[in-house]
Amino acid sequence: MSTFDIRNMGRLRDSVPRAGAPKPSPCSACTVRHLTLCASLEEEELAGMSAIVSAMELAPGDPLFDEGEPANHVFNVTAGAVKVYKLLADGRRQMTGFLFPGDFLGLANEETYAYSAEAVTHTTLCRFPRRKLERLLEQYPKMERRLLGMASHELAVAQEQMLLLGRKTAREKIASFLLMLSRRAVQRGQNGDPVGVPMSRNDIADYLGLTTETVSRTFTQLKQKGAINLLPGGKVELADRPRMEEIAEGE
Amino acid sequence: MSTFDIRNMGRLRDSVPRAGAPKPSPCSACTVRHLTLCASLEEEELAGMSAIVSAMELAPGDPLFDEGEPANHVFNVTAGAVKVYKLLADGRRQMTGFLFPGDFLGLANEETYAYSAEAVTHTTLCRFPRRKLERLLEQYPKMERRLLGMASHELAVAQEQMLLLGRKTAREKIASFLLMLSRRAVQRGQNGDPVGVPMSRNDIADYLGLTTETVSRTFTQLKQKGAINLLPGGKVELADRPRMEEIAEGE
DNA sequence: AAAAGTCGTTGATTTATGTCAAGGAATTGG
DNA sequence: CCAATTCCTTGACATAAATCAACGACTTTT
Repeated sequence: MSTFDIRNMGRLRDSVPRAGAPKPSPCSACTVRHLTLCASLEEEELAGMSAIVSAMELAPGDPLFDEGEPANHVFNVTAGAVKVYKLLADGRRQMTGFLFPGDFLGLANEETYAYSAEAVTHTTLCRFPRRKLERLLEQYPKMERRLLGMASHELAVAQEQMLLLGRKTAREKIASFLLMLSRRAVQRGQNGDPVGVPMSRNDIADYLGLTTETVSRTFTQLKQKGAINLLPGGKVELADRPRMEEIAEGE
Repeated sequence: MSTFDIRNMGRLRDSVPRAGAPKPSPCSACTVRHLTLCASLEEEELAGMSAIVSAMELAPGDPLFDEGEPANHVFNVTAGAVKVYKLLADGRRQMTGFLFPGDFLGLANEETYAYSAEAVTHTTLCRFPRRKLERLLEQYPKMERRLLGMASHELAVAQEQMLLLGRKTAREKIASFLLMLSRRAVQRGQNGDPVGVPMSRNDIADYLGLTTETVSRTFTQLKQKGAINLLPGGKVELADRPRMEEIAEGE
């Protein structure tokens, strides 16, 4: 699953519990660069990024940051998967996104993070000190433009998710979710049909505004109808993709 | 309610059905400038904006644009209220936001709008051709930075809304909604306590992922508990604001 | 001014999804 | 390798909110 060169981060995982210690990393060799903020960069700008970046590594369940913490860093996922979520006082949780290689997180307008983030699987990230990145953005407007484009895209994705949360049925939600995972896997150059579903039923439930039980039942139901197949290793085959697309759009 | 100088747009409403014809407008006199993208501008940049902007006016229910249309313009609300929404094939609708004076809409990463927009009340807007605005952004990085800040803020708001849609009860949703309207009214310098609620029950329902009936019943219930009062003219008094805050956070 | 719509409210009933409970499968830890 | 968790699934039951229906208050049209 990992496409990231980890030669430079051998022993990082030792420093527990809150994330591994950063270490300098050569961006020019980055295998997910084309997917992300760094895609727009010339050699010179890339050198600027290299100078401020550090690599980190997280084990499943490791927190990256919590809502309300000072937003001192932004991150780029290079391998694995990260979940971001918000909590209510009584513990109800809403996942606001799952992040995969090439995805960016930590962008904050305020001084603190608006959500919490934690690793789903074993994950590697690039970490940028926010202040330093901002200084870089001032030097290279092209990076700022790229960032604005990414934020606009995130906004469109968020609106799609509101439509899902507010108006779709459980079945439509699950179908939409699996198709989304599949499309994003393809975008990263991974296999889109038996699609990897690395997160737990409970995580999925909290992403879709459902309960674990309903997620589980709905998977079973889609399987019985021949729309999907549950494969070992947390993979799902989209046995009848056209049907899934219809279900997802509520037709 | 309107704080916008409409001297220059007298007869615009004549040109129906899709929005009024644009006309040049002097930004320096804009009364909502401090709230919006234009807040960061020097005289020179403001002149650039003035050169490409045109004013428009919409009657209640007038469409501004539809999802999928070429995204040729971006807009700034100067008076009134606009609703933005997405639809499913069978007509189910999810409101993704209500926009008030100072709010910006139409920002799109793709070539087409990701949602539809239409006037809630009688509304005035500033309209910018997207291409020309982009050229201006290249000249004035400060504007781009401001726009990125606004997009980041929108993203945080969207995540809050996902929490609401996925995890809050009807009562919590209504309480959150009224408090949000109240806070935003204060931000614009309007009265935050008897708060104006210009949209219909049905619009509110589609914003909160509920039905009209549930919205209506929940208003009644909050009134009976003494948390709010329904005043004539679509105003709501937050009779027990601390209680409302508690309800909104699920305590 | 009557007719025809909208809009908001309330009541009766249904239903999709949540809650509670239990057992099996898979994974982790000693 | 076995014990202990955690995760997933399924069943029985409960419930918040949806649906269906009716009506009065306004608005708009004719």
